[in-house]
Amino acid sequence: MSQDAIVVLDFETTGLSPLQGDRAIEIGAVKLQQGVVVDRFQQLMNPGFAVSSFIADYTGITNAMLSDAPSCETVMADFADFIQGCHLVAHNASFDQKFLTAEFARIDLEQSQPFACSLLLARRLFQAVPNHQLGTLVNYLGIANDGVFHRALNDAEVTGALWLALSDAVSQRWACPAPSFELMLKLQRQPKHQLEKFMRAYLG
DNA sequence: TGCCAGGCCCTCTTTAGGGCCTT
Repeated sequence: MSQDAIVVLDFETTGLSPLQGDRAIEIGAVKLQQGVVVDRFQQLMNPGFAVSSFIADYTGITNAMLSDAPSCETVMADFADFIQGCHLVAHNASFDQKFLTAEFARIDLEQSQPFACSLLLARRLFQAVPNHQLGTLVNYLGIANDGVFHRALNDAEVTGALWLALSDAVSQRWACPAPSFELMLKLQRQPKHQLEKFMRAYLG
């Protein structure tokens, strides 16, 4: 896979913190190549314990659905192959990155790819939106969806579309070609009030 | 016993507090 491929991913999990014992229960991802979805990955995985009623309600993923799912270790090994050589994107990437790092560590793998965050970019580029939850941004931007949120592949699909909208927003606002992944990484780290200054310097 | 995430970002800030976002 060429180095400019981007995997947009989303985890469903048993809770908020792998350090508190939470595990992944589903991974969904789309692979983008030059702005087009060229591959997809979706898999439930059995965390080895029952999920809470809150998580079952929140995600729609029940213990019955997980009972015959493969283990996290098996799924994450396959997912490591899927993302090899790709840049990574997620909405609130710090959340997905900590679960990816934790699940990989259990099978002696390291997560080393650059990881961009559509939440941080949206806060900088779409400041008029009431909030920057994924669902709000999807509705605000008119991104096609089937109304199902909190399932991994669905969220990854719309986050992929959000990523392309963010890229288009940069191109239109600064009348420049489609930004590289590296430029998006730099933009997400700029203080809001320095975006214009940063881009003027970047574009020369 | 009681506690229980953590990074980002704003502001009535920086010797801090609290909202936002993810499950």
